[in-house]
Amino acid sequence: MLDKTFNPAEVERKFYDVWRKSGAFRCDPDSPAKPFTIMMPPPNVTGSLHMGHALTFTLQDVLTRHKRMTGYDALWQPGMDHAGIATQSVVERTLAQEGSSAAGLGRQAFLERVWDWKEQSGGTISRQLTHLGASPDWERERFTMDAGLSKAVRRVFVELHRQGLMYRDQRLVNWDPKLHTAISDLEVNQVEVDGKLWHFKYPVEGEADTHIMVATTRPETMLGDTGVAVHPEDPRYQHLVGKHVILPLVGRRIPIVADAWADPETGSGAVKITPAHDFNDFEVGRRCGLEVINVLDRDAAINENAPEDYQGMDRFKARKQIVADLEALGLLAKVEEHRHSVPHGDRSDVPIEPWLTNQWYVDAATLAKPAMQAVQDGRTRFVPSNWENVYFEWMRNIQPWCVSRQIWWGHQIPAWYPLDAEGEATGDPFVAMTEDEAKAEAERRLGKSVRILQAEDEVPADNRGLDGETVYLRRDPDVLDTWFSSALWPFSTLGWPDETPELAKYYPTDVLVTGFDIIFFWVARMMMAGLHFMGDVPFHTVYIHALVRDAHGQKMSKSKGNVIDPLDICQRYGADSLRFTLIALSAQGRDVKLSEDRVEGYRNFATKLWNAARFCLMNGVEPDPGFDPGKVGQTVNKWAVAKTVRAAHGVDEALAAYRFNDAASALYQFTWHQFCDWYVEFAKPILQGDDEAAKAETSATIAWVMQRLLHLLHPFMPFITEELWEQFGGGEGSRLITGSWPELGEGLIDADAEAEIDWVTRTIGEIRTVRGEMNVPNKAEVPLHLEGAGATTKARLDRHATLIRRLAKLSEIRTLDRVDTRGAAQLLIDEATAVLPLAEIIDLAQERQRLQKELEKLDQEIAKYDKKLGNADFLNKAPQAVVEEQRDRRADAAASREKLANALERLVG
RNA sequence: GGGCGUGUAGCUCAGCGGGAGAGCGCCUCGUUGACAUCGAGGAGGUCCCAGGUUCAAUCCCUGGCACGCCCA
Repeated sequence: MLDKTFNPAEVERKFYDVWRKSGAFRCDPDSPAKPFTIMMPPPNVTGSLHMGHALTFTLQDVLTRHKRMTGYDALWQPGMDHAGIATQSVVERTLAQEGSSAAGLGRQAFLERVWDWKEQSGGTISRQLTHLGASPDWERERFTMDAGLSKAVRRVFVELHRQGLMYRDQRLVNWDPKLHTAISDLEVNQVEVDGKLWHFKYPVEGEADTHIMVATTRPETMLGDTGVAVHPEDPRYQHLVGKHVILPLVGRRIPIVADAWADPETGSGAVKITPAHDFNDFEVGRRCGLEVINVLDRDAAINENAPEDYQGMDRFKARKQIVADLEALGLLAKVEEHRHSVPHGDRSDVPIEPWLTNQWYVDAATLAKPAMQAVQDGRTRFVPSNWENVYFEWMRNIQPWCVSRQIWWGHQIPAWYPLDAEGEATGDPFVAMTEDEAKAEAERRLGKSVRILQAEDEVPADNRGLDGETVYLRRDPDVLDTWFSSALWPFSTLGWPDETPELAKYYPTDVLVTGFDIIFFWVARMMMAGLHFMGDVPFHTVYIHALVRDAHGQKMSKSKGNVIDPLDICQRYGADSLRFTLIALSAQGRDVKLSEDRVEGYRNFATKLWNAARFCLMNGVEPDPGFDPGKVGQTVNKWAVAKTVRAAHGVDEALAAYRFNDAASALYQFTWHQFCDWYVEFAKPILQGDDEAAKAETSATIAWVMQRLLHLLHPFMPFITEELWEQFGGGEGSRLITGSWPELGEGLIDADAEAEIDWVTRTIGEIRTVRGEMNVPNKAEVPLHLEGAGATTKARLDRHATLIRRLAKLSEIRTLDRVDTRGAAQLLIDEATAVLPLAEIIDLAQERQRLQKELEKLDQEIAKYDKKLGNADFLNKAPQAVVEEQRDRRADAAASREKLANALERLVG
């Protein structure tokens, strides 16, 4: 026998092992079944599970389990991403505590340390995912740094390079002065800060006392100014264009140029130009032929290109010093408080600097074209569809993608540079899959003997650069952006570039489930890579789910202290409760506002289900192998079958449209408010009665309904359903996870039976309402007398008298020609007037008031219908069915009104 | 500045061209052989505002107000 409440912890442990060991999570490339594939967005190897993961993985698991039960060969491909910068930082922090450093260790030793760390501490999320009941094919788990995936990365790099889509370029990049690497635009956050706007006077050359005023939020960059720009049509400055200013503190003579970038409306209308340290200025500088002078080093301290006094000074210290020095020279015109946004590295959280470097770039604009086309053509579809705009917007404005990173952890760029006579990398690199191939290629092209130097190798004494007898090559020390390997995930995990059966069967995949914040980072890049290398989209649907927020809509963050930990919730309420909560709150286009109250509510739902099953077992309900839901005779059983079919269809439709909340609510509603509230109550008298045939049929029907229900609920609440399935005769051999999704035909719906039992529930409900409003004690059984009942009502009453008496707490039900209404509570059951003769119980005045209130309501309704039906336009233009409906309703209301008026009159006799 | 989205019960949110809904909270009553993690009943709404389209608008359109997010 079941305990009184469900104990999740034990069941969760038990079945996760059972499932995994039974191979239920496995896909089967050899099976003839149609594939259904979801690529799990690989979480960071450094991360731990948060509520956002819980949501996205729950939804993926629902889809996977559902399709698996529907007969598909389901592959949910799990894995992790190596998170270059994040992982390197983690290990560097450990090293720092040991008094060591990456540089001190050297590249090889450092990488060994990272791998050690990964083996011991990495991949937390994968382990935590099991607590949620996630059912990916763990045996196929992949890591972006695996040998196979690394091969795919090199192959893509080499191919893109060969095709001219991967190239080296010198541009400004977002430089992170803390992590010492370039980062992509997407890894930069604009942070609003309270800063200052400093206005400086730059003296014009050869014109004593003439100054031109410029403003900046970053005074230290003035050391690298190489021009001052004014708008070509700004009358104030026409005469100065072509002249020069003498840059204070530096003494450099820099031109005043005309460029539309200068906005006459802003400040003085003149703007200082620092091409080496500002993206806009870089463009101005290029247009106007200005010099590019880099004044910052990799730490964003002032370098040797600036006057000696400032060299080595940190950027913020230099800022203060320069302001002070200019003020001393009388060149500081004014200082304004200024709120503006400053780009920060999203990993380091320090202000980034635009910095001039050589990096590898992908020609994203070229790759974006087919990727946009595919969405335009509907070969890939976003759900909800409005996210397509976000995708298009970004794709249209796409910039060259800087893919090189100045760190060690990641896929080292497969490019080998010849060394010049000084031992520095020079000229065009040889790009190849392997060192040997690079060497062979270099020998072929240079016609000389070639030797590859490792990172640590000294430059040999006989190195003469390209002129020497032997040319030495050294590999590019940089690694690729982590997203570069993630972009290949939908095919690299399936074995590409090898032509594997998996690749043939599972690509293109079906659905990608992810958050909107990842559309640029990842979805767009997978689209580009998939189309370019596989010739097809990586998935036909992208389901974009919401962000999880706290109960008040605040983003969860550690600093706010409003984080809800999914594992903690699982422990306290069970994984099924958390899953069901997240699903029930996953309405399209709205964020998930999670609170513990909601989880508690759905925990109660699980308990309710548990107790319904408990009832079944206590009453000897057992599945009947020969049971045919189309052949039941009892009306309540027909009703239960019909409602089950409707629930199943509701879930099917909702899932097909990715309306997870609708699926959840269909199941919740059916389980609680139909199965538990009514069907179980209807079944009780039968099961406890002595009509053996009815008993057997009802028992079999309940079992059938319960079993369908467990199937339908399984993708949403896998643990409790699997446990109940076992308790309920599922048997050791067959697990729900591999069970068959209910496919129930419309033919099983008996509309007459449905209407009849719906009438019973409505009747009981109305009697209960009157009892409640009249304060009839719950226990008191009272008689019900009916007058004016038609044949149908009489027949229904007759057939279901036992049920109605039992559930409405009636001592008897009698149909009479004329009932005594004095001092009785009265209600309408369709055409009949029913009375509860409660003279000694009820308060006459209260009953009169109640009836009067009902009357008023009906009067209002009738007036509303009359207004409509009195409108000729409505009668002429509205569909006939609508007019009829209004007429019917008006007639019903009027009939009810008459009976109630009559009842009111007869109340006192 | 551009774009997307949201304003419906105390709270969190479904819904929708023709009868205002759920969960939680609140109030009343209840120890019946599944279940107090429960049962029965109830109160509670200018569907943000103003126009327009329509026979009919909470729903469609326009404008406004408020809020949220993304991009610059």
